[in-house]
Order: sequence, then C-alpha cells, then structure tokens
Amino acid sequence: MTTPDPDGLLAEQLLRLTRRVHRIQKRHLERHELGVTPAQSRLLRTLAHYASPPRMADLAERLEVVPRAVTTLVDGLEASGKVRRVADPANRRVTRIELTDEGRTTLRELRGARRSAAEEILAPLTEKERQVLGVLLDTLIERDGGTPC
Amino acid sequence: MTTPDPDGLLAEQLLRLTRRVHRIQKRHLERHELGVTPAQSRLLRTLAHYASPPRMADLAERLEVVPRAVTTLVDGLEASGKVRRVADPANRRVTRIELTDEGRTTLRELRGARRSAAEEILAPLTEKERQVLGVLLDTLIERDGGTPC
DNA sequence: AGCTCATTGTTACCTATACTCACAATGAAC
DNA sequence: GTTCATTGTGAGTATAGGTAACAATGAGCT
Repeated sequence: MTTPDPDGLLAEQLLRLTRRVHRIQKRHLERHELGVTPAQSRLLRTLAHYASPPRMADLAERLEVVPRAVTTLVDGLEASGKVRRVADPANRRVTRIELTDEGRTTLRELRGARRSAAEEILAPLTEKERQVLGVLLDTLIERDGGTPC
Repeated sequence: MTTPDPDGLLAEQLLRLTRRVHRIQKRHLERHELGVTPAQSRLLRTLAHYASPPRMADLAERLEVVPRAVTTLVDGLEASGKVRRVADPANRRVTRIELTDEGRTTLRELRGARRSAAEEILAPLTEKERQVLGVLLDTLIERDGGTPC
C-alpha cells in the first residue's frame, strides 16, 4: 500500500522476462535442429513423466491448456513420428499417447538444448539465487485450484 | 551439479507462470471492457513514459519487438482512437505516436485492471517475498545487451 | 430394452502476438 | 547526383491458444 506500483511492475517484469525466455528457447531448439517447437518439446517432456501412456485429457490438464490445443500438438508430433496415438481397449472414447523410440531419442537430445537455454537465461544468478527464485515461482504456481472470482 | 535438473525446471516454472499471467491479465482486461489487448495495454503504458511523442522505432526498441510489430499495435490503438500518428515535420520518414485524450482516460482505467490482475497473481506472496522476486527478475532482465553467441 | 446425460477427442474457425522479407519514401554522404 | 542508410509498412508465415459444435461412446436410470 505504501509502495508506488510494485504489483503491476512485477507482472510487467515477468512478462518481459518470458518474452526473452521464449526467444532464447526457440533459438536453442532451432540450433539443435530437432524439428520440434517449444510447445511440442514441453509435451514430450510431460509425456516422459507418466508411467503409462496418458489420455489426451490428462495431458491437457497437466499442460494447463484446453484439450483442443493438445490435439494440435500431438498432430505435429505424430506426423514427425515422435509420438503415437493408441486406442484404449477399455474405453473406446479415449486415445492414449505413447512416446515412440524416435520420440525418446529426441527427448534425450532435447536435454542439451534445454540446458544451454536455461544456462543462458539464468547466467546472471548465483546458485543460491536460483534456488530462491525457484521457491518463489513454485509458491506462485502451486495455488492453482481456487481462483477467487 | 549436485541437483538433478534445476535449470530446465526454472525455465519451465517461468513459462508456466507466464501462461497464467497472460490468462489472468486477459481476463481482467476483458472484465473492465476497455477494448484493448494485453500488448496494446503495454504499448499505452510505455507511451506514457515519454515526455514527447516517440517514434515507432523508439517504441519497438523499448518494447523489445521488431518495428513491424509496433505497426500492428498502433493500427489497433489508432482505430479505437486511443493514439494518434503524427508526422514529424523535421524528418518526414518518422511517425510519432501521441496519446489522445481517450487514450489517457483508458490508461487511467487500465490501472484498476492491472492492479487487480497483479493482486490475483501475487496473492500467495508476502510483501517481502514480492520485493525479493522483483530484485531477482530485475537481475535477469537487466543484462540484455550482450548475448554470448 | 430405451432414453437421457456426461465424457472424449476432434473438425472448423478465430484471435493475439510476433517474425521475415521486400519495398517505397526519405534523408545523408560523398 | 548517385549511392547508401533509415524509417515505417504491406504481404505472408508461424506459434500458441481459445470457442463452439459435434460424433462417438459410455453410464445411469426407469
């Protein structure tokens, strides 16, 4: 209440920073020539977290996007042979998404791109500062359940 | 070196958070029915920082986008009467962008939307945590001059 | 059985943001 | 005055996301 405009400013910084993250990420992905967009890369990584192939709807929830957005991403990844849609025998409405061997290979190669991109972005911070930032971001992200109005 | 994947994770958190910031910002802007998109809102605010009307190129640099992107934003804002393109008498290549009275009014009303959006985003953080976050983000943003390669 | 309702993914379309490339108009330098 | 740099913009593209409508399927109820 005492400070002039701290809140709006923070949001501004956040957005500004993210524009840079996007640019850097894209550049590193292109340099590694893996043929995936940033969003596809994210889906691949998310996919790796599941023990068994998730449904489209699971992915949508995890990625915090509408199911329709996942369709497009999977379309792209399936076209380049990195994932596979498999029918669920138990419930014929659901489609499960599997990583292919090629997808797994891409994922491994992706780690290099991610590491270098992250290093470039976070270069100005010390290890400890990164930890603090991580905690703060986590706090902001965690409470996603209840939007007040 | 000891932690598993701290860097990639931070970038991930950042991007995830920003998707939320975008959504929240968009929602609050729509609720206030000011007829501006988030990017237009940013341009309006940037505009207010200048003592005299800046050139398109100045805005592009300040917003960290290519000049062509500013053209589109100004198109939209001019169509809704919030800014005005004025020719520079001294150099007929340059176009200067002025806030109109309506633009200034919108800008004032925008502050409410911004405040409430920022409050929603930052709710889980204490005042002190916000300050720390601000400093960290600033550190990350500041060194934008020299990209290593 | 049948009727209704919810779930699941997708088709079709729209928006916002920002990019590259090419270009016309203008100014500056030689 | 010819050449070169600056300035903004037209044309086209890419990415990421959103809504609305819908077909196929499953589940519940009577």
